[in-house]
Amino acid sequence: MAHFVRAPDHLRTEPLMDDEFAARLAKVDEIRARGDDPYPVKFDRSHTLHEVREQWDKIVEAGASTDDVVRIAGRVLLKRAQGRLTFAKVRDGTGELQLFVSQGELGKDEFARFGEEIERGDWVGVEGKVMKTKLGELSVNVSSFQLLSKALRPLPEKWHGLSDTDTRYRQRYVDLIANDDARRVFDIRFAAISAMRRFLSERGYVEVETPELHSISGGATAKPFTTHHNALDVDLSLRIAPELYLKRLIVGGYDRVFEFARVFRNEGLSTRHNPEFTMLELYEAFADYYDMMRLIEEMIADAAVQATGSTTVEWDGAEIDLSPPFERRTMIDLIKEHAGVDVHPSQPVEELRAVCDSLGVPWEKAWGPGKLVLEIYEKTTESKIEAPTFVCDYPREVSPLARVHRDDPTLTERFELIVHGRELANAFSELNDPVDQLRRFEAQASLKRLGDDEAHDIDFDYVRALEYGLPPTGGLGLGVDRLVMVLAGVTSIREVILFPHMRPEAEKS
RNA sequence: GGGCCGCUGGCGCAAUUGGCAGCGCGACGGACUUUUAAUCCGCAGGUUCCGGGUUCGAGUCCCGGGCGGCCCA
Repeated sequence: MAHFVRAPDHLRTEPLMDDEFAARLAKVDEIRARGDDPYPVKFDRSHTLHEVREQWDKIVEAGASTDDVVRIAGRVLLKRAQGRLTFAKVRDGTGELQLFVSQGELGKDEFARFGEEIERGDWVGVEGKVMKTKLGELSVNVSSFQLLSKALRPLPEKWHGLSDTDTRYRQRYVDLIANDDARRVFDIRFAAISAMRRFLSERGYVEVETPELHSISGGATAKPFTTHHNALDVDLSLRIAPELYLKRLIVGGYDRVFEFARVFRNEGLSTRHNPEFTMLELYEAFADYYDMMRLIEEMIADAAVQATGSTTVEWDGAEIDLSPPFERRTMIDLIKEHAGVDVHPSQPVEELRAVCDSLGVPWEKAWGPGKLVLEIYEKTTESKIEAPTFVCDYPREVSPLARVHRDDPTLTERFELIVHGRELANAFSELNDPVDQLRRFEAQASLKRLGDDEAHDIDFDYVRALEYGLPPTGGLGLGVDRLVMVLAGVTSIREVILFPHMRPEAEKS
């Protein structure tokens, strides 16, 4: 009997040793008893499955065989045994291919060994000639084979796959094996990310890395996760945004930088929020927010084409056209269109509170005019914006890191990109006046004293960096997970994060 | 945090009013040399998420708990 490390009960097969698991474990013992290794160290492939298809699919005729011998490997997804002939579908990281396994080619003993030893779910390596069956299916006519890894747990149902969301998210590896759609979503994710990397590199951007452990949490309004560094005996936060470090790099002389930043926010979970998620932030010296609009609309359109082949996507029941240019509208203008009111952060607080009351938007006494306008926008307007739209010119009061608008001192040069009511990106002409920045930080600090635990702390080193001179700079943050949701046509963020945050599996008593 | 829904064999799903826990795939045994979710014959497999309650009788109803999904805050 093989022995294995005993997993906690709640992670073990239920019932603890079901028949199929036991049978597969017994097979491992038989294989070892014969002197073979059910988990060999290596297999030399001559081709990936994709390469076999590329090279031979077009030139081999149905019912014909070549003399070309290949060595391939993959996981057995399906097995159709038919007397002295067996068909198997295998998959590697590049594609799928059929194995043609015949007693005539393998000999009686080896054919029998294939039938007993190689089961659905196992990894197998084979050698054989490339051929096509009568019905034209490209195959490898197996002349020898080797078990590469025995699967002890059976795969989910071959037609319906795995549908239980709990299992799909907790055991993503099974989801990826069993569900084509899960693989499709992540293929889109990885293609979009690599397209954006390429896009930015081609434009002279440098990919950088900045700290994830911050002693001052900044760059966004959110509750951080906190931790402690023992050697220095200091409390630290996991970053909520990389913004302030990236702008320090612009001060340091890097003209164009970007980072795919994993960020952490200690907030609830929903179809739109995971406690850790990925932001693309980028900063470009001598640019303003108009440059950021042009950059991101081109970058998103390019990523869409690279990842899906099209700039048109279907998402949440809507057809969305991601081809540039996106609409450019001001927040004030959009509020007028959707809520039917004229508001502006230059108005007295009392007037804006009255507008809130008339629209049924709750407000708090600590809020100034800018926050009241933002709240009116978020409650009445944001969710109604359909086509990709740059919502421009946010109130200064709620944008502590954005430069004052060149034409209106109560606003900033800031936009958010909204698609079908959801925020995808946030960008500014960056605030580079150190005196103004310190004032804004102080305003945030007094909000924090009034009980707003999401308000910024003052980052004096960041102000010091600005005092050395940040050139005029455009900056942008893009929610990568949310962009992927749009591109892949899924409405839950858990579908685009490989291992979404879950409550730990319960101990069974 | 609130509302609604779900949890049944390894996986996908049934179970009428509270009345013998079933089906398909997979597994296991057998037939089959061109299949494509192969087909055909046979057979095994259950703590119905957990705990309590009502009842002659609970997958089903009630209470509490766990995990998940969707919507709302």
